Amino acid sequence: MSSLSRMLAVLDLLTAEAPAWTAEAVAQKLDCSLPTAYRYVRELAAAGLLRRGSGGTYVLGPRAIELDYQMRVTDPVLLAGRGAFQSLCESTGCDVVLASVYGDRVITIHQLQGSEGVSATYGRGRRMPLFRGMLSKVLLAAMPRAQLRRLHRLHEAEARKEAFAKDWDTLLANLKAIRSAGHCVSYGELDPDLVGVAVPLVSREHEIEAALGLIITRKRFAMTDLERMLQGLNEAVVQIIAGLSAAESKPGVPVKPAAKASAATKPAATNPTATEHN
Amino acid sequence: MSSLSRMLAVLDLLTAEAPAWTAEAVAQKLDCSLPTAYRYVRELAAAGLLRRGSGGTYVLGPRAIELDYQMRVTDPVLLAGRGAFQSLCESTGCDVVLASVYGDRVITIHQLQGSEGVSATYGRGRRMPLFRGMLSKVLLAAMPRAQLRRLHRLHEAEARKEAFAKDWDTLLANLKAIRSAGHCVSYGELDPDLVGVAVPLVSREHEIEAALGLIITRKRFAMTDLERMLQGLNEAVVQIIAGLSAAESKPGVPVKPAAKASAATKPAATNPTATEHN
DNA sequence: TGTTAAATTGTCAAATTATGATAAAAATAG
DNA sequence: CTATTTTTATCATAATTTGACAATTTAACA
Repeated sequence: MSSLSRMLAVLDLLTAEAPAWTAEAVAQKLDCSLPTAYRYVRELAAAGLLRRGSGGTYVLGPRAIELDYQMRVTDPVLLAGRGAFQSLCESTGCDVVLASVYGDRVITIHQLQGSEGVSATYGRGRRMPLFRGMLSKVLLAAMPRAQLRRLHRLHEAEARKEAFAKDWDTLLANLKAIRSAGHCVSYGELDPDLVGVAVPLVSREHEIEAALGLIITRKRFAMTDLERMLQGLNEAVVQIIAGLSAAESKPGVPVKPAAKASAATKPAATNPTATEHN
Repeated sequence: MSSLSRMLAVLDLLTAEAPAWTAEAVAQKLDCSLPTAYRYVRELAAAGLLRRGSGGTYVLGPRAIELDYQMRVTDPVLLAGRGAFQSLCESTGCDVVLASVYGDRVITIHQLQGSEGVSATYGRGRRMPLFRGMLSKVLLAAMPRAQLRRLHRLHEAEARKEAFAKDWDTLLANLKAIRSAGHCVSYGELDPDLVGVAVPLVSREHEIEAALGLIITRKRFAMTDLERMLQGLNEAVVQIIAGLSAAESKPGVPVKPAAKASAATKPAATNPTATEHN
């Protein structure tokens, strides 16, 4: 394990239950010396990812908020989806949610409040259960077999608690069903009174980008046409994928061009914009 | 410069203008080999701070949103201030803003929309000019001399553009005035049509936590009593500081206790909570 | 689908540099 | 002002990062 991942592991220590850590506690948890723990938190604090809290503790720093802003302003999927989310929200009245996966976590990336004040528990930024809820299930269903296997092994205890993922074969069968259906409906899996429908958001290159879902109260769901919702979701997906490909080829989007190292002058100094505030 | 800070420097490359970077571009910018650049982005991607974009680029990853959530849910200042912000917002009708500083950046940490749809340009998560706007000025005014000096030297070009920080002595004098006044009023410095008032949020230990401000349209400001606004701000500050000290001594807030390494058993395994979703 | 180019990871020796023990220095509390 | 805690510095050792190169995987395109 490299020093890089060890340092980043400090960020994993910060949870809702334990948001403030002393250097000593970090040292114990990471099994390193106290000076090293201080080095790590110092680096992270310099980057704004940590800040000193009270009583010799370190808590999450303002960089988190800045990065979130950068995400909102630049993320290709969010940008490509903005219009589609909006119209989906208005035409259905549902909450619109977008989730994505990294490592072994499923995170709600975006949430749009529908006309009814549906209050889903797992809002923006929250980590979701791996084997419960439409979004996780849809994401798992679109995952390569090997990666899925790893996830299942890593979270076997959690999986066993869900009928959906009772064992490996059950999980596979269930996911296969979702894959062939092209969507997943969840009846009160996360919030007893809510129903959700989700579809995968796979780009042209068969790469999974995220899962897109609609959330609605049980009551309203009873009077709603599921096919209508699915149609809306699928149209949104098409629109988003189109927007993504369009953005790729658009010249305005600066895919930092790694200036060809051919010219005589040193190609190091790109982007010398003195002082910009984003 | 350590490998840790070099890796974290990758995050600094991501801007609104250049949100997507190839490994090659990173290597050039950081002046390291291509394999090393790949190692860095791989580590950051594993932590969810980056994700692969299209065309061999890397963009900001979903961890940014997750960290933002963690911040919203756990940050002591935000928690202690929630009530005060709300009542301040309701009683004045103004936008309420909170900014904090890390390194050489001033970031809007929180923003509450007032009754009038005031739309300040520098919303939540945005980096603000260092020498312009009430929030930056108040923060600078509360800063130790040495740190201020460093900032000024580092951003001399930017400073020179502002009458406020024309030169070192002018800056000092202006900041001294703010310090003795205890607040700063800004007339259309960031948005021509808006007026703002800000006060420092310094904790009991004379430690600057943030700057708290109210934003209002010029029109409404003309009919408003500045003293009234200041009074509201100061009351809020008192309330927040009180909340902060209360939270410190509250047993519910787990200052991760670094279990005394005295017992016979290896004290490494703290917090073995199997699988929690925050 | 086959072929080519690009992107990404593996290998490995050299050497930079991260690490821990100890000590010194700040910061904080009493 | 003293005592305690938190944090940084020092420095020798050893581990790990690093870059050149090669191999491999992945994407692009016909």
